[in-house]
Amino acid sequence: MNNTDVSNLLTTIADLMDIKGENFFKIRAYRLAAQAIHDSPEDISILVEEHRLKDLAGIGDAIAKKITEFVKTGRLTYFERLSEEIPLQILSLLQIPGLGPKKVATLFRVLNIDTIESLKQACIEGKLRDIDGFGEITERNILRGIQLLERTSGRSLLYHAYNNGQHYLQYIRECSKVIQADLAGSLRRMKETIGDIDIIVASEDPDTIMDHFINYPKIKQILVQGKTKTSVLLIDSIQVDLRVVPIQSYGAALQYFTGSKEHNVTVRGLAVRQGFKLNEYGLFEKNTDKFLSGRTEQDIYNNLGLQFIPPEIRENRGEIEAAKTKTLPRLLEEKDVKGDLHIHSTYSDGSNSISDMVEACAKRGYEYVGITDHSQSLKIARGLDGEAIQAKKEEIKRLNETAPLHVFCGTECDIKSDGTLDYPNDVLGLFDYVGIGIHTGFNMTKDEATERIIQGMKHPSVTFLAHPTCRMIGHREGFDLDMDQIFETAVDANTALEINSFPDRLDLNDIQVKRGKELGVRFIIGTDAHAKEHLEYMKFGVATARRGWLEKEDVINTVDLTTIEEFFKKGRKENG
DNA sequence: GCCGTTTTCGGCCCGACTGTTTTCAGTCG
Repeated sequence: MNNTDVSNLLTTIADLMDIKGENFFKIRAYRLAAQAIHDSPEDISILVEEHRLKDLAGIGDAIAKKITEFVKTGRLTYFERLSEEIPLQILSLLQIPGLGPKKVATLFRVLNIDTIESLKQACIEGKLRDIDGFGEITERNILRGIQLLERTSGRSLLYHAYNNGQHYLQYIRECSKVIQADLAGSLRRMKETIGDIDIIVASEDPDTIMDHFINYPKIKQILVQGKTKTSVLLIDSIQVDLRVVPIQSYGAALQYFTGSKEHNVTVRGLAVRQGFKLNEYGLFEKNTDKFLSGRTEQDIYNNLGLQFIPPEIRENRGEIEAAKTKTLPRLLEEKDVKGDLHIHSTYSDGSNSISDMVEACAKRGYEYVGITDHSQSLKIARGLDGEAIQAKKEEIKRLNETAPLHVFCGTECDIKSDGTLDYPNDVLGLFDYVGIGIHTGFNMTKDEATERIIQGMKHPSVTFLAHPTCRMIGHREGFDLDMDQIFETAVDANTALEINSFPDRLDLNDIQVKRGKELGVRFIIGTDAHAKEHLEYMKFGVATARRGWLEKEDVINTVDLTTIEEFFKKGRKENG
């Protein structure tokens, strides 16, 4: 029983109450309590034991009593009664974009629908359109939402798979019979979504490895168990495949199982044309089957006359040709990043104060940080008005007298539907730099949305465009934009484009980044952190940049403090 | 359900957007 278990239970209760139609504020109380438990650095069982639950903001008598019962007995009577009224499986319907608790409740009441499958069938049969409050368009939108979900389901966000993979890998490396172990597959390539986690182990004792592997505590089910390959399903519903190979084949296996498939097909074709054969056991002479290499990936690539190709760009998008001519890019690394320029604080919708965020950034070794809270019209995120901006500026000024790194006062200013910005020019002038982004009004045609964004980018005060397409992986497609026009504007107007590192954004994506670079665009990588823990997401932004072939020089927040200060000033002068 | 108080009850971020309605409900962020 840990904090996550309790937090998840409270969230589930809130979801059930939502469908039941309980009081909005009561439901919110459960969500806030779930968040408080999730964010608490202290172990829930200790808080229960020492009767200190109510020390957490958002937990009062009623919820404290329920948590205590759950932690002590492993059960919660209140929850059991609730789940008798509202079947738990119904919660899966809430994942469908455009479907909220009210409609889910109606669907259950009127048509007894409690699974995505039965809802899909009902949509196809046109049964929804006659329900009060529903219509043909709603029916079509729900079906479209289900299809979007189906396309991304079975795949996890990179962030989710990464954490699971790293933990599992660490556990495997604890086994003394492991000579070497690494992640492979799309996770090693840092793709934005991951089908399953692949782990490769070099060992002379596969039996011991397999025994160790299946004793990992987070396994829900063992799917396949063999001598060299075993697959399990984790509690988090991610599949993990383990392959054990002898050390002389380790590099070959790693190369083979890292993929991508398209990359491997081309590399193997190249091998064949040179009189070789490449498989997961090694590189061989085609006629004699003589073993040439396989211990490391480096050996294999070099034997084929190629530079070592970093996993992130093994997508058959020109990397093999570049490796042949020794013109691979020197990819950006996380340590090149000198500061995070997209961060929220409690001034808007962040959960940590500016000084907390700054302290956390200092620990990461940054030279500077920019606090970019939302602008005035985004009420839900407590966007800042003029008065709040002044207060924030003063706080940052004070902070800069003692802080171990430089703090910039920025904004993430909304681009309104007509392409104008959410602050007048004199207010924009108050900031050290200006990021712009869209948070409302997503229903636009390609031309309208492109024009709206371009208008924003051309504004002389603007430094960068945040999460350009506004996609949310698995939830929203994002704007269909004329990307080349956006890229050209970025170059002409000297506006950087963001690679947003938030796990379900990764926006721009790898392909767009690569195209942008080809057209001369410069980028910033921001985390969009709304809490200290989110600063970690930088590695996913960097991974996306690497997948887009970016080098240090392509990314603005790799330069030192003096240079970035000049960049902010120059941008304003040149433009305005 | 939590919180704070001028303490036991009233307030709790709300505007944009969509589709359904013909004046509003539901969803999203």
